[in-house]
Amino acid sequence: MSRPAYHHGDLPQQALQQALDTLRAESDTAISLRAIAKHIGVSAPALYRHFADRESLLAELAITGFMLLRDRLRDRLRQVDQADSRHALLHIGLAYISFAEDEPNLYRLMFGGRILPKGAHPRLDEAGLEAFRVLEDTVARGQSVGYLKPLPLPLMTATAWSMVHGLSELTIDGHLPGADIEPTLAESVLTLLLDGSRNEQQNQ
Amino acid sequence: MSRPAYHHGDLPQQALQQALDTLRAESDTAISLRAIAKHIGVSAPALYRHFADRESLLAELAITGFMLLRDRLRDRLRQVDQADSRHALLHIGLAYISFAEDEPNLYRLMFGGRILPKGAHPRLDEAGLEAFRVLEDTVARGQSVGYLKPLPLPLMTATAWSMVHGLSELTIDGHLPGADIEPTLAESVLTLLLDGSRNEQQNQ
DNA sequence: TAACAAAGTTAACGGTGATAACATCAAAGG
DNA sequence: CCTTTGATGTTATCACCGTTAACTTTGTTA
Repeated sequence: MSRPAYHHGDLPQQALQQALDTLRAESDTAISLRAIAKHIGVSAPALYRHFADRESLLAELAITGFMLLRDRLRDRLRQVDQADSRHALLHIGLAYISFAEDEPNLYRLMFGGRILPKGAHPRLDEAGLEAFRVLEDTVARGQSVGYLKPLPLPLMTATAWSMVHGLSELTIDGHLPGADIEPTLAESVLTLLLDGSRNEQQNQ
Repeated sequence: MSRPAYHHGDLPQQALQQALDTLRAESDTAISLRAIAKHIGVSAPALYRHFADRESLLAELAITGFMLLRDRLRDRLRQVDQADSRHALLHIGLAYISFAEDEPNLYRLMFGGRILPKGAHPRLDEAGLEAFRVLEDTVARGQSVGYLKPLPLPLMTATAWSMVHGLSELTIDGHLPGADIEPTLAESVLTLLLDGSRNEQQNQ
């Protein structure tokens, strides 16, 4: 009753879901259009009706990744006392890193340079920006409250982002031995950065 | 005179060089054993006498990448006043980032999680450690001189590495717009981190 | 000089992304 | 109501890929 031979109806969605599953279980290089097609019971060229090529499918996957990340950050902020900038910044950083830890392959797809040059997939760029803005807003709030140094916002945000991104990638690639640091490496590193970014004239 | 049909003699070296060339010109996914073999005038299976598989060749490439990075960091330290910890730390960071900018594809191969799990290629792990130690030593010196906070060395090093790694990757992937920041984004970000890591009890 | 190990060869397998040419179906218009 | 048409599938095929098996050539060593 729900399986018309042609006009499958749900092909793009199912294809993306299947791609996401194999991305999680294996890696992005393990994603094959033929395997996806076979798995959802369709011929391989059918996918080309919905995705220009393999990379476009990966880009679509990365887009959902950025939306998940954005939601993860927003959710965490909602659970946290917004008035306490230090707390908010620490927790958005921890939420960011936990996303990367939960979805290492997806995270690498989003950032690892696997998808061709910035600008090739406008919707992807927009999705990335949306996630970025959550971080930027939190930094801006920290500045307006007087907790963070009044340096240029792009500089402060780039610093914060570089830190959480670097920590995330080194962690998921296993380059950082030290889970033996108290309380957690991520928390300690973020604390160190936060203390250095504090505005000492006007303390919170 | 120098081309015996068999026993080419220099095959592994030339193969790696050719792979490095295409890595620089294209990307790691563009590296094909068949293309390499054809380019150096040999049959494809000949490569398997010298590399277990494609990934082993990529691992070899990453090893040379880590050696280049290590040398780049050491060279920069040699040009800098070692007594001035702040200067040394700033410059090792800048050297690190400039390496990533000069060799974006090689850098991504070294870190992007393209080579399977940590531990699969012992010589690669060792090469990575050697580069890491240059950074670690510089941080340790900064602490022993009293310039950096006396926090656990692994924590301080992880912080520094996360920062330069994050900044490098976001830069080469074009995620950071701001080359419009003075003097350079990298220098500003590193300065911010360094100021936060300074030991305020005992100033230099 | 015979034997052996190292380093190359060709042939072939299964898998990949992609395109062209053809088939089917759903929906819209006369 | 039937036809037309465009979207969405299909099969056949191409050129490439990594990898293995079986064989050949070469340099070295006994």
